[in-house]
Amino acid sequence: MPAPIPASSAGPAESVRRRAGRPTAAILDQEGITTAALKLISNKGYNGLTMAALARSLGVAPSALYNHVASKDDVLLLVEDHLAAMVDVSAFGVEPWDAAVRRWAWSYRDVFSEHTPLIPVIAVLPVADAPKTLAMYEAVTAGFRDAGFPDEMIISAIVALEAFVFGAAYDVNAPEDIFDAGSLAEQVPNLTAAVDRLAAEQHTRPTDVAFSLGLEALITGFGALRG
Amino acid sequence: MPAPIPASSAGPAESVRRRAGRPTAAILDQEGITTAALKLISNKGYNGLTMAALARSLGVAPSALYNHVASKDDVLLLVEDHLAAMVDVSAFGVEPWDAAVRRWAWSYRDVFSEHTPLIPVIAVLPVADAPKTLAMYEAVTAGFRDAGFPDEMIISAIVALEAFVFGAAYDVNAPEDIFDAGSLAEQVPNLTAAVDRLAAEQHTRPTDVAFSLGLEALITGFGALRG
DNA sequence: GATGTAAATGAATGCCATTCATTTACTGGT
DNA sequence: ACCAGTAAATGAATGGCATTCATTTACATC
Repeated sequence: MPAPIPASSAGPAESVRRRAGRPTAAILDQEGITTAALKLISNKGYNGLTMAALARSLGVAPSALYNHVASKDDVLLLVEDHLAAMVDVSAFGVEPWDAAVRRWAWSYRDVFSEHTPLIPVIAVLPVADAPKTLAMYEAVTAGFRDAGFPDEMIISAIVALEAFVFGAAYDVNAPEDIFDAGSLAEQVPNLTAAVDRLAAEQHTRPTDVAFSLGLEALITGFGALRG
Repeated sequence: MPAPIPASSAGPAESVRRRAGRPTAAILDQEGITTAALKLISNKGYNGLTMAALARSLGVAPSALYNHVASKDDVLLLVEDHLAAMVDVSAFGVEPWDAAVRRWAWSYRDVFSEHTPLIPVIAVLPVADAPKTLAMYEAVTAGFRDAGFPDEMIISAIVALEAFVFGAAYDVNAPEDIFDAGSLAEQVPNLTAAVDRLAAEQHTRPTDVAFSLGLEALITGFGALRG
C-alpha cells in the first residue's frame, strides 16, 4: 500500500498523472464537455477548440473524449444546442407577434454572431438531434399560430427569417470597411458614393442598421400575409 | 547529352516526372489554379479540395502552388471571385428594379448553394481583394441608384439581401426532413402540425418556397422606402 | 559572363482528428 | 464468492493536412 505520490509542487493546474484504467468516479460527461468547450471557445476562439485542447482542459487524454462523443462535430452539436437555449423566445405568447419576432431574431443573431463556425453545422442539422433547438422552434411556431398565420406558411417564414439571421450573424464579424474599394475606387463610382454616404450618415453600427432594415421588411411582409 | 527518358508506358495521365528546377515554360498561374480547383470541387466536393490534390491535378508538387498563392484561403478567394462573375446582374438598368433584384438574388443563391464552404470566407472578405465581386456590387448599387433609392440606404439594403441569400444557400443543402422531430414529435405539437401541413400543400421545393417568401418580403419592404 | 529573380522539386515539420490495444473499475448473475 | 460483461480511462499509433525550406534550374538584365 504505497503512499500517494505528492503533486509535483507546481500549481493547482498541475495534477497528479492518472494511471490507466477506469477511474473510481467518472470524470467526463456530455455536460462537462459542453461547458469546457464553451470556455475554450470563449478564451481561444474556434481555432483553439481542438480535441487535444479540450481534453487537456478537462484533465484527460484526448481519446477519453470518444467515450462520450462520436466526433468533434458531435461536440459542436452539443455547443449549438446549449446556445439555442439562450435564444430569447420569451416574448412569444406574451407580446404582440411582431415584437416577439423582433426580440427573437435580434437575440438569435447576437448569440450566433459569436459562434459563426457553428452555422454550417446548424443550418443542415436535423432538429431531432438537438432537443433545446427543437424547443426553440416549437415556441416560435406556437407564436406564429397564435398570431393567426396559416399552418402551411409558418415553416417557410421561420426558415426565411432564420436564413436572414444566419447571414447577418456573419456580417457582424465583417470588418467595418469591407466595402472600401481601395485603389479600385474609380472603377466603382456608384458603390463608392453609396459607401461614403452611409459612413457620413450613420452613428449606430452599420451591421445593425442593415439587420434592422431587413428584419423590419420581413416582419412587415409576413404580417401582411397573416390570416 | 542523355536521351530523354521515355514515358513509363502508362497513359496520358501518367506523365514523365519533371526534374527539379525551373521549367522552361511556367506550368502554373492563378487562372489555371482556379479552374483546376473548380473542377476538383465539382468532382470531389470541398472535402476533396486539398492542396495536395490540387497540385496533383495540375501535375506539380504541392509546394509549387505557394509560388502563386499565399495559402489555401487564397485559393478559395480565387474560386469565390470566379463564381461572383457568374452571378446574373444583367437585369439591372434593363428591367424594373424589383425584377432585377429578383433575378440577381435567385442567381446569387443558386451559384453559392453549390459552394457553401465559401460563405464564411466571402462574408468577411474585403471587396478590394476580389475584383469580379467588386464589379457585381457596382452593378447592383447602380441599379438601386437608378431606381431612386437614397444613397445612405443602398449599402444596408444590399447587405441585408446578401445576408438572406447566404443563409438561404445553406438551406438549399439541408435535408428535406430537417424539421421532423422524430420520436419527440408529441412534445412539439405546433411545430409538427405546421411541418405536416407544409408537406401536404407543397409541390415545389420547400427551400424555394421559403426563399421566395422572404425575398418578396424584402423587395416589397425596401421598395416602400424608395425616394 | 555574372547576378538576381522566378518557378519548380523533395524532404521535413507540426498539428489535427481519430482508432486501437490495454488497463482498471463497477455491476449483475449464478 | 466468483465470473462475465460493460464502461471509462490511458497511451501509442495512424494518416491526412497545410505549410516551410533548402535546393535546383531557367531566364532576363547589366
